[in-house]
Amino acid sequence: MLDKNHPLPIYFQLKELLREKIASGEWKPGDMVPSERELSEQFHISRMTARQALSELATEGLLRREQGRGTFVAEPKIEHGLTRLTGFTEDMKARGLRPGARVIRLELITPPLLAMQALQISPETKIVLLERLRLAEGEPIALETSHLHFPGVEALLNEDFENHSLYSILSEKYQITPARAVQKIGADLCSQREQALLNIGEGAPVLRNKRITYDQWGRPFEYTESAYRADRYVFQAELNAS
Amino acid sequence: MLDKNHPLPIYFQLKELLREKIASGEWKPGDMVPSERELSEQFHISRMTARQALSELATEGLLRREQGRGTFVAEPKIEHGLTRLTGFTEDMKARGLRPGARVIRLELITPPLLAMQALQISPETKIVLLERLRLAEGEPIALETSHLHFPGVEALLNEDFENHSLYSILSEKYQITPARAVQKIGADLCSQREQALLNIGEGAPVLRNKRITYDQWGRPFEYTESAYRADRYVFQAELNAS
DNA sequence: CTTCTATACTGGTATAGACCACTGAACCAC
DNA sequence: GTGGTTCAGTGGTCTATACCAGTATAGAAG
Repeated sequence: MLDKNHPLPIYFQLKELLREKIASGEWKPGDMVPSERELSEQFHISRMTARQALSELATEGLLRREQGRGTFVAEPKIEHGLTRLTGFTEDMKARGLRPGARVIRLELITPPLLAMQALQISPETKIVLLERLRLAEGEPIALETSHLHFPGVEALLNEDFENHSLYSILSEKYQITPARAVQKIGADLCSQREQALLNIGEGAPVLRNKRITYDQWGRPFEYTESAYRADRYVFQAELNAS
Repeated sequence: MLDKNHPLPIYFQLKELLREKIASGEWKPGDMVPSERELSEQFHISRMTARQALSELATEGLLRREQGRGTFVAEPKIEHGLTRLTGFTEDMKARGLRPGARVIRLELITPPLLAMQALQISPETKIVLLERLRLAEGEPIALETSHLHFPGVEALLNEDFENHSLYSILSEKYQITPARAVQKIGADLCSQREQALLNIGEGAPVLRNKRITYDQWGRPFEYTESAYRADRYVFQAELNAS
């Protein structure tokens, strides 16, 4: 099972092994995992080495340790999803709604000022503009205007954004993983254009969201302005004291 | 410095000691802290014990470890403040504005349905209702309606909420620390009452926030509905992938 | 001067052993 | 049955030691 001559440390190999047992469902939440002494005998390693693996997994939230009782597989956290970074598609699915999209604009443009600042680029840099009407159960919910910039961004012009989500295309084809986003959320009255596209009344309120999204290396690759129908959408957030 | 007979573990005492050095500013971000071997000699403890203290502080983000170089005080994170739990007062101060409050209602009531569910109480339970007009630089920004419930909540009726923030009173006098909050943020048109109090035009948009706040033991103690002037306030949030 | 090398640091990993505090069950006395 | 004790097993703490891997520097070699 564990290779003492492997370049990776033993405790790390053990962590991966335990992680796999949990991910595969072989060990379910609430199950007791082998004790430190059992693991150290079974794998012929020191108790402290086994302990390091268990402790780190406990810190990561996968295990729960109880003095005098044992170490158990932790219950999966419910909390998240409120402060987790997702796109419209995943957001709607989490709400139990069928997401959809109608592409309105998809073209190479020179960036407007706000997008330029958000994406930290010069005025000459060409970016991709993607405007989509977002649907839930076939009904218009939001108007999303995305400004995208990264090496080779032009290739996006040939993608199908009506049947695939932006984030899934970016991660699968372009190896860009959204890692962090900062949003500003405000209220406003809808514009005439929004009124027509979202099929709402004149002077109806909308929730406006301006989001800058950063990739796994901390580089901003997306600046999106959205207008959500106020009667169909609320933004959920979780705050912590720490 | 460290007491080996103290009920608290040595590594824990050492952690607190190091934490204090950092909090007091004696050690500044980027400074190198004593090496594991130095600490073990200085305090006559095992290197592994010193190591545990340093490792845990590194996990918490206070220290940064570099193999071959040493252990350093970490740069304070900028990120937070966006997803950190604060009340109106602290929020405004963070935006560089002078906060204020005008109490409109402060009374003991039977809870409305939404407050009942949020606070997980029965219809007979009396709660304190606190309605405040919130100001920034003397100008109305938001109308906050707070429903409060905890043992001895009636005492709040005698507090001065115009010169002290709710959260500061709760933590200083009632030992209630806001630890976590869940919010739903939506857009809407202002009501007639809000229009008058906030001094905005008829049909002006407002940002509505419904917040449930939990104390350090995970018990909900506050349910607040707020209406913010859309022209003066945007909500900021940070999202992470993990 | 540059380049290599030895050396003395740093944190990272791993061992073996010891004692503590807590839990739960088995057992015994009443 | 009730209440206490004993005991084995668990994680928590701590020691002492060893070697590995990465970093910086001083000094030797070119």
